Parts: sequence; C-alpha cells; structure tokens
Amino acid sequence: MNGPDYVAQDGLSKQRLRLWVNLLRTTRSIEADLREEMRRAYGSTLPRFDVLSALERHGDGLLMGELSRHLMVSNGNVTGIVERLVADGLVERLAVEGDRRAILVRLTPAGAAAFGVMAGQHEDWVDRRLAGIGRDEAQAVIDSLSRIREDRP
Amino acid sequence: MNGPDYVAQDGLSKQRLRLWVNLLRTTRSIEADLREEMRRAYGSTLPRFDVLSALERHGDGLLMGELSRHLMVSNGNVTGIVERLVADGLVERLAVEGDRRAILVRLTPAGAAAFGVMAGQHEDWVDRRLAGIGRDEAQAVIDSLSRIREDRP
DNA sequence: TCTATATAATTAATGCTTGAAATAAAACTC
DNA sequence: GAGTTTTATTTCAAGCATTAATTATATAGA
Repeated sequence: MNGPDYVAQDGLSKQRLRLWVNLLRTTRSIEADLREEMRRAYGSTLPRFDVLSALERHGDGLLMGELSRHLMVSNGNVTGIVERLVADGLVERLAVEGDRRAILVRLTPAGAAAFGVMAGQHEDWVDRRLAGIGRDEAQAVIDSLSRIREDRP
Repeated sequence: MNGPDYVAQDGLSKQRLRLWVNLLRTTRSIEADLREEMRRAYGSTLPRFDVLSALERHGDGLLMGELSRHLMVSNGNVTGIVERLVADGLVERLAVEGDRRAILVRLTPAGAAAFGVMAGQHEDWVDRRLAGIGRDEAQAVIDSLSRIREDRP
C-alpha cells in the first residue's frame, strides 16, 4: 500500500474504469444506430429483433424462461415483448406436453420470413459500422470480452 | 464475388457480427451487475449516477441539451431523470443569464457529497468486475473501441 | 397422501428511453 | 420591426426493463 505498488494499483483501477466507459459509450453508439435503422427500415425495434433471432436459432422453440436467459433480460420483460410479437403474428405460444406451467414460444412462418429479411440487413449494418476493424483485431477484442464475462465472480 | 474473395468478405462480416454480439452481451452483463450493486447499496440507479457524474465533471453546470449529448440519451429522457434528482435535492435548476429558454443544471452540495461516496464504490465495483484485464490489454481494447466510435459514417 | 418447497410464468408498480409534437424564446431576414 | 426559422426544453404516448408479488403447477418428503 506504499510507493509504486499503490500507484500502479490505483492507475490500473482508473484504466479499467476508462475501459468500462469506452465499452458503454461504444455499445450505446452502435445500438442507437441499429435502432434507428431498424425503425426506419422495418418500423421495428432491437428487443423484438433479439427475440426473433433467438427463436430462429432454436427452431423447436424456447420456454419463456430459456428465452429470458438467452437474452439476459428479466422474465417479465420477455412476457411483454412476446405478447406484442404474438399480436403481430410473428410468434406463437404453445402448450408444453407434461408441464402445464410452461409455455413454448416459436416463430410462425410469417415470423421466420420477417426475420430472414431483417437478419441479412442487420448483418450488413453491423458490418458497415465496424468496417474499420479487421479479422485479427476483432478476434482480439472478442477474446478480451469473453474473458471479462467468464471472470464474473 | 467468387472464390476466396467472397468467402473472405463473408467471413469477415460474420466475424464483425460476432464482435458486436460479444460487445452487447458483455456490456449488458456488467451493466446488470452495476445496477444491482447501485440499487442494493444506495437504492439508486445507473442513469441517475451518470447524470451526477457528468455534473461532477462540469462543476459550473450543464444545459439540459449539453447533458443529453454527454450522456448520449434523448432530450426528453434527461428531463425526467433530472426531475427526480431535483426532487431528491441532489441537483438544482438555474436560469441562464441572457437566454430564457435555457436551463442550467448543477449539483447541490448534497448531490456532490452523495456522488463522492458513490463514485469511489463504483470504481471499485468496475475494478473487480474487470479484474482479469491488465493495463496493456485494457489499452488495446480501448483503442479498438475508440476507432469504432470515430469511424462512424 | 398431505404438505412443504421449488419452478414457470404473469401481473403490477416504477423508472428509463425513445421519437414526435408542442411551447417558448432567440436569431435571422427582408 | 414583422414574419420566418432555428434553438432549448418539455410533454406525451408507446415500448422497454427491472424488482417484487402473485398464480398455478410440479416435485419431494413425512
């Protein structure tokens, strides 16, 4: 707690804070751009896209709880988003054989079609937004971020 | 659009998409942890902390619009958060000499004191959450993120 | 089997967030 | 200096998000 050790520790903590601020600002900036495009092009939102995307990757459907864990958002949140997607006919709720508490959520054909169109465009928006980043640099950042997530106490 | 070029381009776009997904998941994970701590320790929220933090860095106060740009959130959003902070006595609104449209927002002494307590703790939470990242690695990620933000079209 | 506990999902209250419309004041322009 | 445009902020409606409480069902133990 004296001399160079303390200074080094203090500087490192500040550096990590800078990293966090950069992470937050960058994510917000990209998210704002994608939200704007999604609204302009499809009159839709990112949370809706995220739900469709998760369901696309799990063609057999997901339980509400699984969906909530995949998206890292609360249970009650998913209820509302799925409700609106059901109202738009993009998603359907199915009873689960053998567990009457559970509800399976799945893309409808219309939902799969809508997602197919959006997903390509979405990838393109991201590609343009990250145009300055090459393969190796991307991998390096991915590795750092993965470690942060796994290091969680 | 054929052979290795296409494959390379395609792979890079997918890689950038992976980078974006990692960015989003990591930021959400850290944000969720910080929100939880902030709620538990101070019964407060991150958006409120962000406003106090911006005002701390600008001791003379900020206009609503400047605050909104600093935080990268909408104008109407700031109105609501500042309103609650004013109600709690942490922030005050002042008329601006020479422009009766504008409103200057500033920390009250109570707000400065409250922020002082929270800021140290906040830095510590971030430090622990990013404990696996060293100085050079942090700098490398910061550099990549900064470039992404500056590359904005 | 009865009861206690755990799990799946929804509901409710509150706060955050956006985009668009409204208000009001300042700055231009003719 | 009257009318137009721009700027600063708020208001509003809708959707997103969280936590806590509730409902309903399933599981485990006595």
